[in-house]
Amino acid sequence: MSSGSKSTREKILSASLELLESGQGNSVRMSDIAAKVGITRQALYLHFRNRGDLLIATTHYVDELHGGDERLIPSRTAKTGIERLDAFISAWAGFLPEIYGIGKALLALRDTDPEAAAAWDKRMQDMREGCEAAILALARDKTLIADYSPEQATDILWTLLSLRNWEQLTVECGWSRADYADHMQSMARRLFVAEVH
Amino acid sequence: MSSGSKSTREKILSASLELLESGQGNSVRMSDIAAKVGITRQALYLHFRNRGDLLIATTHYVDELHGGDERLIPSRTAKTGIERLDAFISAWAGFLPEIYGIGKALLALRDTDPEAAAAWDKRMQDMREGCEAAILALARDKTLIADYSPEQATDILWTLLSLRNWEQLTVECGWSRADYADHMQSMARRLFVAEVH
DNA sequence: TCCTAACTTTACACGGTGTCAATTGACACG
DNA sequence: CGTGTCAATTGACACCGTGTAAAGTTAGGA
Repeated sequence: MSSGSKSTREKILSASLELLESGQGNSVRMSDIAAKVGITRQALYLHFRNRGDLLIATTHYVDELHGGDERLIPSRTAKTGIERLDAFISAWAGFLPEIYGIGKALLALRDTDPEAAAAWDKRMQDMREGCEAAILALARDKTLIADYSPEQATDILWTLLSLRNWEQLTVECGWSRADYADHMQSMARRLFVAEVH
Repeated sequence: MSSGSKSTREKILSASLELLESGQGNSVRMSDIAAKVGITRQALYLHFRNRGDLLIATTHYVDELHGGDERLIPSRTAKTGIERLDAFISAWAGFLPEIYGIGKALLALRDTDPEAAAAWDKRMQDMREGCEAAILALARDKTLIADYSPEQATDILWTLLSLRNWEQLTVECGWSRADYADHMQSMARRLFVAEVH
């Protein structure tokens, strides 16, 4: 969609990203973005159908910039399930801060904009697959704890690693990113790995 | 604030609660509430200064109705830290569904309405004290795991029990309320109790 | 020179919140 | 009986943010 003029389109996306990343999340207005680019608000609509559309495009732009979510695909260096779990959490912990602002904005649109909701859900579903893969790797190794079914364990891991939880722990509780990564790893091991070492 | 006419004021609060509880959260409009009560939208402003005010009053109304958050005060029947942790989680699991709708609405107002944000934060701070009390009870018993400081453990428990997590597990993952309560208890034990039995 | 595409300016519709002024209806008090 | 008061109504309006529309400008290319 929205043909041509890569330059302006990209300027818009990067302005949008920059504003979103500065943490304001949902309170970033179309006019803010336009002002930042140096064009009129109306001109935004020459490139994107509506605000949700722009927000979604911004997420794709992030992927493009940072290599995207293929970073979450399990590395083949992970031999054991435990290594795979650790690697996944570590990758996710690196990825989260990059999508935080956009995530918040998309999440806030959830109730009113089905397209935005779908876009975010898609991302979260992809992420869930990573969780599931790690849990299944544990199960394959027979190191998955007996308390939960693989599906339940996936539910838990997926929830544990949610954007909201990251936000709460880093913003409200003041955890550093390293704290987050380390503790999530240790929590996940404790929750899911049978032989607690 | 907002003197007099208990009757109408209460009608408003109960209509507000009812709409909020039906899960729409933030998309409940002033006009919806007014329509439900059978008065004009403007009349709402005779009783409440603004939407945030009404939402906050609704949370107090819930407390009044259901006995409120004193249910979260640790029962004195809990001898051990572990019992206390279990009891707290169980009480919280019963309380959560009652404040879900309002919580969502208040959470959505967070960015724009500082008063609403403060009201919700206050509640969450109260709840955090319950988390802390349970963790400190474990520490007193020397059954708190060594991996985390009491404060970190409180951060984790507090985050684990967040409204958003409850929402995700019940709404998105389809857990029953009993599933939620049981699994949260078992997760908390696994995360925080030193002697894993 | 003319066409096209990007962008501008100005204006407006819509939905939601919040304010205001004038009015109605009920009830109480002297 | 008249008067005051209080809740609620009606109708209008301001503000904000999103989105649409129409007409005009500017620059580049065939």
